[in-house]
Amino acid sequence: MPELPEVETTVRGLARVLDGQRIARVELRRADLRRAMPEGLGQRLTGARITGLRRRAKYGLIDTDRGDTLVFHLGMSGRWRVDPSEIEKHDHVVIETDDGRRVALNDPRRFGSLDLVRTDRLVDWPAIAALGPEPLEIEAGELRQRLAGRNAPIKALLLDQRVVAGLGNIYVCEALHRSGIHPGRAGGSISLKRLERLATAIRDVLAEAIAAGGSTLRDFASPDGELGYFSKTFAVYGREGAACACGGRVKRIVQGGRSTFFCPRCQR
DNA sequence: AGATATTCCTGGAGGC
DNA sequence: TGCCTCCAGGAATATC
Repeated sequence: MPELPEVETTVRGLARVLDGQRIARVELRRADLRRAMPEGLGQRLTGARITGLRRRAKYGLIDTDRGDTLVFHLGMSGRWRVDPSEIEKHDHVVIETDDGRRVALNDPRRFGSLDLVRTDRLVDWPAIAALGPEPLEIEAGELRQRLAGRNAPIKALLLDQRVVAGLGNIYVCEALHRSGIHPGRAGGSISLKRLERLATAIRDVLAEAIAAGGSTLRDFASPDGELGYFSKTFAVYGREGAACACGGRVKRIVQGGRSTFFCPRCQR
């Protein structure tokens, strides 16, 4: 499932193919993913030149010279296939450039989204406007400010995109494990010293995953089709019953309806 | 306002 | 082998 490192890897991979190119053709093979795509998406993109690709939290942003930004979210199972030999099931949108390259947005579960937003209004666009700070630059002071007075478990708060924008279930579990914080601890009760460790862990675990090319669980592939491999280095995620480095045993609990993996011995 | 539950969707896993 | 149920997850929305 794509998390921030996978989105970053995807944006970098797409940039190699799309940056500076003119869009020759857009094929919409269905009109909706999780939500309906905007009216006239194909027409507004066709003929536009791509001027840059960026990422904000788990959103990929593709800017055009017409003042529009194509905003994509990969949801659970989304990926961009680059120069696919043939279009296959769940390729919902295909974009072709003037120089004959093709990218296809493939998303079996359709939890992803595709929107076209005026670039100068992107910061006010609701989904983007609500986002907290980027986790790659998160500081302990910022965390303290945003967690102050909160009684919800730190695990749930870190998944809240308004608190930190871009963390998903995997990296929240990994960052909490690295910083020795129990996932059930109330967010507002964590000392500044431990928040320093948490902020460092968040930045490090994401940076390492990006360096490794994004992780892979079941259905993520980088744009060129190569599988990432960071998943092999998860310390706790998906490792229920496995031995922790401290000698404890990884446990799985459910918080807010989703799995949390942690070590009860070294996370307090 | 904060916390929690529900909803969307499909493929893969596991049970029988 | 085949059919069934369950589960995974991000984020919007609803409900307490």
